[in-house]
Amino acid sequence: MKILTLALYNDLTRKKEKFIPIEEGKVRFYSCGPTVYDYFHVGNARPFIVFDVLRRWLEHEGYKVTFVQNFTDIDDKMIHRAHQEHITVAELAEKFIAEYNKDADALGIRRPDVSPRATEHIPEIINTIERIIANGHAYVSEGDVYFDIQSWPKYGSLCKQNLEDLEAGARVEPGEKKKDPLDFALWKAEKPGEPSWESPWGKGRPGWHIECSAMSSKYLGDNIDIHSGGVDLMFPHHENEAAQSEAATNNGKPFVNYWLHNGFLLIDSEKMSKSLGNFLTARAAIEKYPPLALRFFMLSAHYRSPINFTPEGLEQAAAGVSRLRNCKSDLDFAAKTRTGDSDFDINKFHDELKELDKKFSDAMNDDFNTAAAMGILFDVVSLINTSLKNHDKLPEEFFTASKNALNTYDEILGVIGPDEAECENDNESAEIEALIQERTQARKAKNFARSDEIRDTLKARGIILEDTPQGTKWKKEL
RNA sequence: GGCGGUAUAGCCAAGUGGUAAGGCAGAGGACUGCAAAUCCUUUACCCCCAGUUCGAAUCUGGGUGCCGCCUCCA
Repeated sequence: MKILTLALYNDLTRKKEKFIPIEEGKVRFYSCGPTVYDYFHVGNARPFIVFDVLRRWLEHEGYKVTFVQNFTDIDDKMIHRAHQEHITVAELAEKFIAEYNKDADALGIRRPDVSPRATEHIPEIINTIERIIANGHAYVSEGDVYFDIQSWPKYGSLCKQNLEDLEAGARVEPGEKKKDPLDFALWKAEKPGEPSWESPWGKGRPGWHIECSAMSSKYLGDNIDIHSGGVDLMFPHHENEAAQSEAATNNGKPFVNYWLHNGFLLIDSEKMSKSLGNFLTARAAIEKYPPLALRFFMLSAHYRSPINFTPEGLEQAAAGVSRLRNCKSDLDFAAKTRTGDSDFDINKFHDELKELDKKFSDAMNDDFNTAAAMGILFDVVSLINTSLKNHDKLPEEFFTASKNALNTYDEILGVIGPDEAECENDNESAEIEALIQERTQARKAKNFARSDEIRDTLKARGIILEDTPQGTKWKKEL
């Protein structure tokens, strides 16, 4: 099937739809970020990685993307944790925002264009709530402000539940403060010992959902193209967000045109979550597995499918990354030693690359099918490897085109990474090269004991030697 | 109970009506001093039962298994 333009599965319509941005050539993209009360876990890492790749793909396709991802730095969990740690909520937030950035950077997740924090947008939040009240969709109750879901006929349209079913499932105590058990807090009255801000309804703090409405509107406008997050955010978070945002503008326009939700990351075939206690922090995962393998793993299944986090899965991913990296390093080595006149059919090669590139684009444009796209990447690798195998000398154009192709795909997927052997200016490289020289001499002298010793010594340091007809090349273990 | 997802080789996984991408692992071969990498060859009754169709992994109906949401949660 040929898809010329991007199609995305929209959870609002539950259909794959052609992507048409609000403003030609631009994408307004809001992604739900972490609540910064702890390290994030590998389940959280999935949307961060996956939607980062979507962002990169959109940019690759020529869109000017404004990518906003919030930090939730005030809510019940923040308050509890700060109490436990005997620090302020602000200190807790500061710490885990820094930790988030550390882990996200390690995972190759690009920083958002804007990373707004809830506590830095209290005026915007209050303003949004005021507009919702003014439009008749929220009410004040003893210092709290609640969204009045009965006043909002569309409520339930994202999660496709009718109100009766939702209410049947709602275990929330109706309480005297709420008119309807499904009504949710926009503003919570101050409780002793909790951070609070002045508001028209007295001191208090924002509810969970309202920050996204307020900040999204501030940085992206009232109507945005893409809003993403995990499936569990569909209800109630995104349902509530949509209701709030649309009730605030009350202009009949949708808050979000395309709702995207990633499937869960499972561990032992069960949902990974902090409440179940079966989670692995991204920090721990990074210490255990190469970040490239973690990315590869996340992208090896379609983003909407559940994915099962297992040691075998990660080992397989790491092996896949190695194959990609080997291709790159073989290419770099051959470029230095085997460039020259050749009967290689460069035109045919260009055509084949072009055809694969088309397939890659089709896969990415077909609801962002990274699993299929990675399959194509491996086809590219096979094409390069075969060419390398079948020709002693290859034209410079071959190397340029091959490297460009790999680099382009790596800029989008981020699963290959840099080639350490290419960084020749440091002392380590010089030392390795010297040992390789010594080993080459030993091999010439048929002193295989010494040559194997050198190879083993380096292997123990994570340096892999490979002998080729053009000499010995080295690479770092993943 | 309501809503939704999913079932493809030993493992992971794509596939959106024309008789199954890709990766990992395994086997055999080439190459190598030995390795490693790479290349070549090799591995699928697409959960079950009906149905629609000239033709279905793909559509319909019915089963069965697994998962998720409906409550803080990516």
